[in-house]
Amino acid sequence: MLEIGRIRNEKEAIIEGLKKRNIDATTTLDQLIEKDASWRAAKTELESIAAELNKLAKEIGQLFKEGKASEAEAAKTQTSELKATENSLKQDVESFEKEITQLLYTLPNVPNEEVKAGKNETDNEVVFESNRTHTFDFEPQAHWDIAKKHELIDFELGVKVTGAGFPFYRGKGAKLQRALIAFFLDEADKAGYEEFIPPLVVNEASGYGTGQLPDKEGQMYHCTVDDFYLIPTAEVPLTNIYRDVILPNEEFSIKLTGYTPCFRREAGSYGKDVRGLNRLHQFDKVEIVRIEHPRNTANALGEMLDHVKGLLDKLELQYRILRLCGGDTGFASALTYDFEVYSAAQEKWLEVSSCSRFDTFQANRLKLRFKGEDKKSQLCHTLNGSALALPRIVAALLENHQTPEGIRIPDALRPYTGFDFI
RNA sequence: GGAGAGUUGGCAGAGUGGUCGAUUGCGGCGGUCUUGAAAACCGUUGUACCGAGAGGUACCGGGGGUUCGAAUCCCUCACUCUCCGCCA
Repeated sequence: MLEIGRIRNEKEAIIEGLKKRNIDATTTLDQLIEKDASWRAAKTELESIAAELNKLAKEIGQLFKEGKASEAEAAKTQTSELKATENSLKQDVESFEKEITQLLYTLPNVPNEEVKAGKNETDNEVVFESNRTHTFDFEPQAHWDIAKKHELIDFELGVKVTGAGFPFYRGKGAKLQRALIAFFLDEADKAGYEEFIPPLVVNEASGYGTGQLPDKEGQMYHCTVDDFYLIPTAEVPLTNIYRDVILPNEEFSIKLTGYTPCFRREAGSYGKDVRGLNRLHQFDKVEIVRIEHPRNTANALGEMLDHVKGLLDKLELQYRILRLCGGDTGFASALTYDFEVYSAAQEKWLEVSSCSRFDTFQANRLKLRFKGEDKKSQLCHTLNGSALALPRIVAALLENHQTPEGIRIPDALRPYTGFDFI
């Protein structure tokens, strides 16, 4: 959520920034500024009436104490008119607040200066390409065929027991999952991220904190009996650790990681894009989350990119990094880099990681702040990234490391799998 | 699931209708003393918002109510703890 003060002060810059997302925010911002002014006027008036009422109440108390009951009764009548005005002002203030919040919820984050304008994924820029390529002297098979042949993943069994998008992993397929999770967590640990095992369901407040609610409600599974939501990513519980927190000084750099299954209802996709492991309702992911002083955000994002690069290099995969254009950058993000690995068999790039900086957008909703040197509190910056999401990594490993002898496990992973080939 | 007790400032813990944003202790910060530290003593120490400022408003788990006036009374919801039951 954007800060109202920023809208007041930097209206033109926000309008320019949001143009990169193909959004003309002029009307919304004008409405916000107008409503904010009305709100402040009403609020000032309300507070002065409240002050007067407080004063009268004290005087009445004093009169009773001195035994001047009749004077006190007379003073009481004075308050009724003021109270009526107070009540109507209270309602005004509340309705302005509600309208302002509603409008603020509709505005996405302002893209970073590095973000280029653009409509959709076709306008994303490739900013890095790894120097590895995968070549085959035979026709490579798609991962769903490989998985079936080696009995690694059973999609039909998932349909039977749960439904589409909930596969069973079995045998070496299950061990490969476990190996990847352990590998990713160990690498995150080496990079200084503290490991957490968070709850997999969260309450409503946490959903609001990271911005899944109120808008993207349909994306999450909702346990209505208890009003809990299944997490769509570990970002939600990990970032919400710091909801309503004021860090005591400017010396902080918080690095968290966690492995969780992720649950996404994700309606509306079908066909080849969702075949096999490409899109699931439940999948595994190791997430990294950072909470940073604004001055360190750019640096932190760079470190996250290097970290993910390192993972993909160790897995010996061909990949590239995209800087998302305005139109493709997520609602809460100011700047997002996507990692894609090449799938030789599917002849397409698969997104395996997304690293974003949210600047104050999440922190504002989370009320996550730090005390500056001047003792005033300021909003922190939050960042997060996948390091990494498993299903597409598994797809890429199976497809790109297939040999006539089977699937070759990259060296870095062998200590974790305990086998060299599938 | 049943019964009971709770929820107050960083922590502990007072406060049952007015002078309570809140006693006190611990912790934190500043100072005195000390070569330095500890102890002792003195002072200070929540958050947010409105206001140019003076100042003001709100917050004692959340929401609502009673009252001129609520941390304090009433209703409601959430959570925590204890005992019993059930259970990995």
